[in-house]
Amino acid sequence: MAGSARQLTSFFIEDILSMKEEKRRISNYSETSDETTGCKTEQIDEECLSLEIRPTNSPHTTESTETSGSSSATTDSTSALGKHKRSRAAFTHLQVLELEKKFNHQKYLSAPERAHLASSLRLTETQVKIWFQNRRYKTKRKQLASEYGKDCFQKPEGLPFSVTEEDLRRASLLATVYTSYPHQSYRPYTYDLNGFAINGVWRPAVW
DNA sequence: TACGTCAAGCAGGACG
DNA sequence: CGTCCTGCTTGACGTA
Repeated sequence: MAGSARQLTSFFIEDILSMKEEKRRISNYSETSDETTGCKTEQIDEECLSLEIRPTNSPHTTESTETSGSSSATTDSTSALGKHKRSRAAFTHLQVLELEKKFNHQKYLSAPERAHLASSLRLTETQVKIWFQNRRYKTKRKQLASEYGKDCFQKPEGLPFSVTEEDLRRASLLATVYTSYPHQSYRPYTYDLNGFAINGVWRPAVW
């Protein structure tokens, strides 16, 4: 496991360094946004502009109409009267496509970039910000899982049963999830690991 | 109907 | 102090 810890550590270091680098780039970002990144925020065509958030059935579908005053989105869905039903905006195919394109190019957006992208896609800045946050987290989880899996589950020897690539991937992902909840009662999808334990990496008996 | 996905909520920390 | 970040967690929704 020491090797795995080392790998994870170096992975994190790389990750952190690249993120810091990008953050530094953004903090140096002048008001003349697009040139500094070397990436011109492509003009999303009119077809794209006609996108709307597919409305969910809720009465207060997340403000695609909200004036993009950021950080007000949270107050939107929780009124002063307390909780009411939370809605979940579903972005359209093209909106996601454009967001993904942008994300592939850069993992962090500066404020002007975000504003531009938001208005291009007719989303709020908050929605774009949250989308990028979630996307980064998702990416990190996947990378972490695959790194962890590569290391911990490579050619496990002496297993009394055959383990497929998919099993390993799934188990490694779950292992990372479990290690995130060492003291908590939240244990998602425990059924998924029934009878699967390798070299003490995962210990179902704990639960 | 159980499960997976994903936008949004929340807590806590870093930073200017 | 405000803003943005990470790292979950929640809740709505699609689907097998």
